[in-house]
Amino acid sequence: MARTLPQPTIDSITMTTVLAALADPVRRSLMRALYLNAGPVDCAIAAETVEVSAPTVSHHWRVLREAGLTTTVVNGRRRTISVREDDLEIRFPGLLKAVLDPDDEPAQA
Amino acid sequence: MARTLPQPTIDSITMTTVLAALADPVRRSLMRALYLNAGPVDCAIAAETVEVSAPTVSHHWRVLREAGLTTTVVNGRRRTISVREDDLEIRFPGLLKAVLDPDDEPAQA
DNA sequence: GCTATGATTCGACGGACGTCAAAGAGTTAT
DNA sequence: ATAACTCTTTGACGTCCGTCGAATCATAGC
Repeated sequence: MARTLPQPTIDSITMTTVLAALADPVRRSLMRALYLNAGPVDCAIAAETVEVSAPTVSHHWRVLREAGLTTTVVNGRRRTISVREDDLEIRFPGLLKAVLDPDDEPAQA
Repeated sequence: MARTLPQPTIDSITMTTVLAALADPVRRSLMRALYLNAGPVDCAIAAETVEVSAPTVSHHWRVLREAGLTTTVVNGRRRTISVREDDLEIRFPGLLKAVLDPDDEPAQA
């Protein structure tokens, strides 16, 4: 009843894909919305922190998941998303903290 | 006699630009060639570690410098490049280490 | 001056990216 | 069933990126 969407194994997570995913300010914004909360976050709630259309958000969730940064669990017609914090700490120690802790630049127009 | 090419101030270094710069495997390879050596490295020597044409390397040096990752010093017709390690540690603590320390993925074909 | 050398700039090409509106797929509720 | 709801997929559009060959610039040395 609660499917987990396919995601890369720890070993197949690459630095290139992770950095490319995190290089986008919208995706970093989404990641922070998850990172601050420990545990799964309702997909729609995290999406509120960002000012793009629903299809675009959906696209970004997919990029993050396929990069190995998040886990998506489908529960009925809602989905909850969480950061793969432990996996990432194993694969690339300190990276998530170094990227998400600093204050971001003001969203460039 | 030894000009230093223009580069962003510490405060104007943005996470987006830094991550975008580091997301490219060739640029990460160049960065490692500098990062392992403490101190300035001859531009041509660092470029040997990478398999792209000279114009492309030059392009990557510029991207790295404009992102605030490196300092380029022109000395006659040679240039030496170094990582702005201290500046980056102030701006984004732990980031450089987290990105450059791990073994990279095998250069994807 | 003239030539050789080290590196950049210009112009072009193919491919990837971020974005959205419209349509679709799956789920809950009436 | 039928409607409402949540999210995704498709297709398109404009933009940016990585790459190279050819041309250019700047310095060193003869």
